[in-house]
Amino acid sequence: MRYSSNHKAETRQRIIGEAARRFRKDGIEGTGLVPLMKALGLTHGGFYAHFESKDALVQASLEAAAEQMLERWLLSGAGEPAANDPAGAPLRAIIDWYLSPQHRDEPEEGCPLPTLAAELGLRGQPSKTADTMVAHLTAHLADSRLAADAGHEGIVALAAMVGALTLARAVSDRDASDGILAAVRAALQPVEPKT
Amino acid sequence: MRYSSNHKAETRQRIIGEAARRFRKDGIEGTGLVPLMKALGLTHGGFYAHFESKDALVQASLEAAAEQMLERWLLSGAGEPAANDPAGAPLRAIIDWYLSPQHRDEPEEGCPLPTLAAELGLRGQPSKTADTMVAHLTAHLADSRLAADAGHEGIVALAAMVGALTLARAVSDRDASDGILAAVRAALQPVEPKT
DNA sequence: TGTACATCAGTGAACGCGCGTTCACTGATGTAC
DNA sequence: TGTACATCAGTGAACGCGCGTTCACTGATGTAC
Repeated sequence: MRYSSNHKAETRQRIIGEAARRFRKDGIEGTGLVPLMKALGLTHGGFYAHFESKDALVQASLEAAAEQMLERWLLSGAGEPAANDPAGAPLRAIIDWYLSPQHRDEPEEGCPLPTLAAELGLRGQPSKTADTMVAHLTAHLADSRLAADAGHEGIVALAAMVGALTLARAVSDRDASDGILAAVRAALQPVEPKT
Repeated sequence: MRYSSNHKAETRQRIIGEAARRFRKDGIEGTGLVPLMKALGLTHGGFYAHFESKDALVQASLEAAAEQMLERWLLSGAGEPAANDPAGAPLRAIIDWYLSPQHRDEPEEGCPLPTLAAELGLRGQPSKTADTMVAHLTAHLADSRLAADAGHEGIVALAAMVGALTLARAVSDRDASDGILAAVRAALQPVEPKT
């Protein structure tokens, strides 16, 4: 069976897309190649026509998820591409989305840092992609309250957001989980909403 | 071979201790029972004389690590039990230790939250122990700068610390990693060091 | 225009491996007589 | 005091399973003649 010229590239993208979702939801170790390929209507044997190894897929998926994340932030509205709001609004929208119960409950659609940073860290394979994500997201949070208070760019705000989402997902008490998100959301709001 | 009356209890504690180290260092999935028991000079078959399942060990180890962590915080000095410092000092010591390069580089000795919270979260088995840890540590951070600014107990500070450690471990650039720790350390220092 | 061939994305069986768990067993020691 | 037995922490072989990876293969299609 031979396919159109861009068929292989399309399949590769489908694999990356599904993997990016599953890695965020189930972790890297928790995601098997057999079920992954099966979910796409393919057999696992064909995987190695697209990637040299699982690690290569991890790298590609992480980059894809990171890029998707950055686009979401750049388009401000963090979901709804609300174009040119007044200055403070996009940042507020980003923070509200990041620390929303929806983001907590749908890791497969969200930021890869809370799920994957810990796993990459303990695998002893820190990633350049993590460096890039942290640098970019940090820059976007420069005007948040924590960042302004600390006088240290947005890294404090990013750390608080990543930590809050991680803790909110680990805690068993639903109210406590909501409370973590709400507290950090309140602490982060943009400084000087430009009236 | 029969042993002294408390021999079994001692062995159980040795298993929990080694597991608590390994789970923090390699993750739950990354820690096998065979190498774990072998490291203690035992065979894996004997494991089930002590625990019903691996999950039971996870639970016991997490509780042990949490308790160890709380003791460390209660004894203030976060390592050196420096007894009765002036008010602000213990909190400063705790924060400095938590966000130190040493803590980043020795996860097996440190706080279980950064390593295990993400894994528990994505395994879909949030833990009561996580609830307890978060509640206790949060209370201790009530006087940090972030907590005071936010007016929301110490949860913002705890989230920032957990996130900072997670990110510092995931990032490949050493300077960037040190920078994350330093920035959050600076942002967290105790408010009003009581002169 | 019609036929023979090369291409190559995807197939599916097989590999060795480490995992968590089970279980019949061993053998040094405390206890009963 | 001396012997027989019960205890039970720990042994080690075995189980089924899913993992990542390999590889000989298929077969629809584009290309060459």
